[in-house]
Amino acid sequence: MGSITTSANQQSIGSFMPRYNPAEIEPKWQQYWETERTFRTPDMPQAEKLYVLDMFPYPSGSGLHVGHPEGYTATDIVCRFARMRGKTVLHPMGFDAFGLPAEEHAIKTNTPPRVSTEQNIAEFTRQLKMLGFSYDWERALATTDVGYFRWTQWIFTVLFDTWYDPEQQRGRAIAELPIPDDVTAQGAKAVADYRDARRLAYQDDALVNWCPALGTVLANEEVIDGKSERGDHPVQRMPLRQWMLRITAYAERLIGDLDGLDWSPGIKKLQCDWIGRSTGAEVDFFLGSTDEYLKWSAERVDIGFPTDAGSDVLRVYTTRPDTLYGATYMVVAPEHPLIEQLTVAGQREAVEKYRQAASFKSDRERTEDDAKKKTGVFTGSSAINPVSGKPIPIWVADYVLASYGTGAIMAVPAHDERDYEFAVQFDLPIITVVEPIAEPRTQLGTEPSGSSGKDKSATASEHAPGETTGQCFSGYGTAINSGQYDGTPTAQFKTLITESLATQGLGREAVNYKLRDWLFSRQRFWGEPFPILHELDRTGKATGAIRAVAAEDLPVNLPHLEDYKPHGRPEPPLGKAPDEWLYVELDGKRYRRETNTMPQWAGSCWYYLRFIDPHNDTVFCDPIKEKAWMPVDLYVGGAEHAVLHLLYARFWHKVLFDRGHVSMPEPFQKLVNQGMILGEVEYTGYQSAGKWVSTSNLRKDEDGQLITVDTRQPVESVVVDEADVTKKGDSFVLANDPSIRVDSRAHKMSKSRGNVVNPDQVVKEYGADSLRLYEMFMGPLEATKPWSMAGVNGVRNFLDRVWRLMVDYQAEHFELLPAVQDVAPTAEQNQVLHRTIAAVTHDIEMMSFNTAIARMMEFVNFFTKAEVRPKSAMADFVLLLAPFAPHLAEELWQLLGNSHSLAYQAWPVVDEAATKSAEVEVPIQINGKLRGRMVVPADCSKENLEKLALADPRTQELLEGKQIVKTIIVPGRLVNLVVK
RNA sequence: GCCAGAGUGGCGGAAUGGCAGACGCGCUGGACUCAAAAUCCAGUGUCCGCAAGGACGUGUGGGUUCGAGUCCCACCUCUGGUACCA
Repeated sequence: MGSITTSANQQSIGSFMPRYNPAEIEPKWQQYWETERTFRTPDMPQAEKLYVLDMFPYPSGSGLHVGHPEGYTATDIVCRFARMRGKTVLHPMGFDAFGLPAEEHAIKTNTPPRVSTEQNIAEFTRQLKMLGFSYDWERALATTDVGYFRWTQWIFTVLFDTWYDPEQQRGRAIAELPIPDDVTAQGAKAVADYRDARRLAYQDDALVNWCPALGTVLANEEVIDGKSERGDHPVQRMPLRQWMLRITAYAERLIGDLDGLDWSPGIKKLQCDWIGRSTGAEVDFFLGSTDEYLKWSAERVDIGFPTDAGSDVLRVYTTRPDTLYGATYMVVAPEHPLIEQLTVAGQREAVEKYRQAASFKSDRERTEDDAKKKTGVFTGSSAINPVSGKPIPIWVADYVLASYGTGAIMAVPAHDERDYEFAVQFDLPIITVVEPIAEPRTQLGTEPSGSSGKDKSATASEHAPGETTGQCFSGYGTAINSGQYDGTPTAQFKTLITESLATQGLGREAVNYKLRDWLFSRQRFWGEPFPILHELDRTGKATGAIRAVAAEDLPVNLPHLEDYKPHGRPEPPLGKAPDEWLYVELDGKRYRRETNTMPQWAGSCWYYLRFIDPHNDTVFCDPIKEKAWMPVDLYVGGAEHAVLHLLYARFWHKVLFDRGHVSMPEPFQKLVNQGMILGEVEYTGYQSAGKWVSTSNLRKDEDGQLITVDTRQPVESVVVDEADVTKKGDSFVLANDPSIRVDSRAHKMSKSRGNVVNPDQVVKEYGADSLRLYEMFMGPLEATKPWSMAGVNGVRNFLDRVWRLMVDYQAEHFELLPAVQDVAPTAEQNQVLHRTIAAVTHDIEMMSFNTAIARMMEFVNFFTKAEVRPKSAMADFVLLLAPFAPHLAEELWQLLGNSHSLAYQAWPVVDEAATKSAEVEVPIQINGKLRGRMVVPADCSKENLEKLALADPRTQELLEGKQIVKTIIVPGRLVNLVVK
């Protein structure tokens, strides 16, 4: 670190005036940290470890957004703070660089994806470094690095090599899978197929979401409203052979293990709901005549409930077996396997037509037309209701999903909203079998206490989670029209009938999940190739046998392709790879490589492990280092990844755990979701035919268009300048016409709206420390908040004041103000200092950065007034500021006479005694209203407080003629006199 | 529809059940200046009042409490998520 030199651009004419100039000091310190390797993390923790992780960004072509530095600044503060408290901190950064946008961009600009990806990474890196984050850049990685995706591929081979043992509730090596004797007897091919069907990574002819515009299939999670999450293109359903990951095997553990995690209840619930566990029963409905039914049911008593439903029954899943007596018809999904058998000759044409229509309907179309309007066709056949012994008709309808439960339902129109609508539509019988419990909704006002009211409502909601709508009641109640069960409460009935069905061999308890297996293959170029080989016979046809590429032969690199554009057909672009890549000979056999690639999620499933040991080329992560650094102690990122990324990563981690590659079952101990940053607040007025229309005179028409209420004319929105509006009551109105209300709202930043704030611009104008500080000062980290340039200016102003607190800005040289002296602080100064230390320390621990900054502002306001500013207090303050505004802090630290970075300087210690004051001001309340204040010794006793309060002249005046009924005294806090 | 979160000055926001509005922005006044900018100092919830002081005030209505922005019940509005999962 050289001596501080005068900058030419600081003051070109006249005497040198050392102003706060972030454009000069920020690059200087970034350079220093880099050359001194200040933030390099040792291989193993040297002290208590702290692993703080940011969700790594996707390096898009548009560069960093102001939303990125929000979470990154928060974690940077936590890390810098932790280092100063002696912890060994692991704080890495990387890039999630595979995926569709890069490929789309590459196609559009005709650059290879690797080239544009590298450019984007370079740009992101520059921007991140410009903000002064204390990452250990030597650990930086990108999911597209060959040395990285080699291990992504390796983990895939682990998934391929694993089956889930439901008894032990864990994944085990495929070699340990017990093979039934009859399978063994059928030979090696049968055994291989048996294994392949049970692997965690398996191929399946799945009904997939095919997106022609993107030229790939998408996971259910990537389809929103029947359109692709990326690009908003329509998606079709079609059957295709795809790679799937058996995440459903881990559903139970993915729910259960949430318990021990320090995540917000909201996020936990989101994951829980996504997994969607429900309990109920599977019930078999006999397909045949009433006569045969007696014989069949007698047999069932002996043989019990079979694992696989035969073709003589229609198996359904229901969460309400108690409503079995009300099941008046059945519905199968259009894709149900028994449909051919169920359809009678006369209905064949109609059913076939309906099935065709349903299969060609995209999800978009299924949801677009009135979702409430049910469609369906009668199959002509019926099944026997096992409790009544009576036949009920079987219908086909697309409101039943093939992929959930058994793909068939028993319909109870009296107690299920959807069944009810369908029954009304097609005039099917409705039998009520549950009677709502008449809620004793007594007058709430007469409740004896709040707590008993709470108990009552909890019980009520537990027993009646549904609502009565028209004729349909989906809540819990008491059974009626249910034979011997009449009068039984729903919950009890469920248990009883499930047991009864089980003993009769007609049903069994069952658990279902909304979560589906993870569709893992994509028909695109820019992703990790699958490390899988398909065996070919002599004629070059696939035999169906597959094997994984051996670990020592990894990575499978991407081949060079002249043309990797999607062509709208489901054959992956890698199919056009040169033969040298595509075909492999091993052990005298010929193989063709798998040509699908992995989805973007793959790389982000384990990057946190690679950061621990990023350059290891013998193992994905050294187990000793893994054990030392894991779990991630703090993981910060946007809530948009609350479900997908976090669920996928947890799943992979559990597989690695089961197979002994990592030491703990969960990767992310504490999770914090940063809120979204919106654009500046905008005022929007509306005009119709050039005349202003008040927002109170607006409504939406059927098409969602804004029209006026009175004339029904469409309106156009007009941006109104802040100076032209004024507040009136609860809303804003035009200043020159208060009858016209306008909208006041901040919108999501978007290119089309033109309200995107560019971090480069902010840094150029105000400096990185100001940007960091502002993003933390805006409000709570987790809240959604609007941007305000005036606010940035405000924190910049604060940093200027910090500068002038210590720097002699009128001097000829860069030097301390004469006011900064080597003297002991006064008692008052010491109190302010230590209160500030205590508050800032506490607030950082709570991640309440906005209040921490407020406390530092108070410190500066106080010491700005001081004629003499003790150097020791200034030094402590600089250390407090360092995690927030590290560049400025380093500069001042140096000015205070230190020759080394403050990055590892010990955090100031609070002197508790100094924070206390001898006297406190205590309010006097009369009947809970503030009536006066008095200054008393801090340790003033209750008795003395009362005496002093009563002696107060103003109190006496107010108490005249009144009688004191009660006195509440909280020492050091308040006195409250209750009088009559 | 359902689920989650949030409603506090002109604005962003603070407040272990104990003095609502910390801190910042904005605004007003003052000092400095020939003047301006910058800076520093003071004030700034609303209403009544010359003032002292008083009344009202945390989306709405109720409740618990000596005391409620905070706890309970009901409702309204906004934001985000989700969508036939039987």
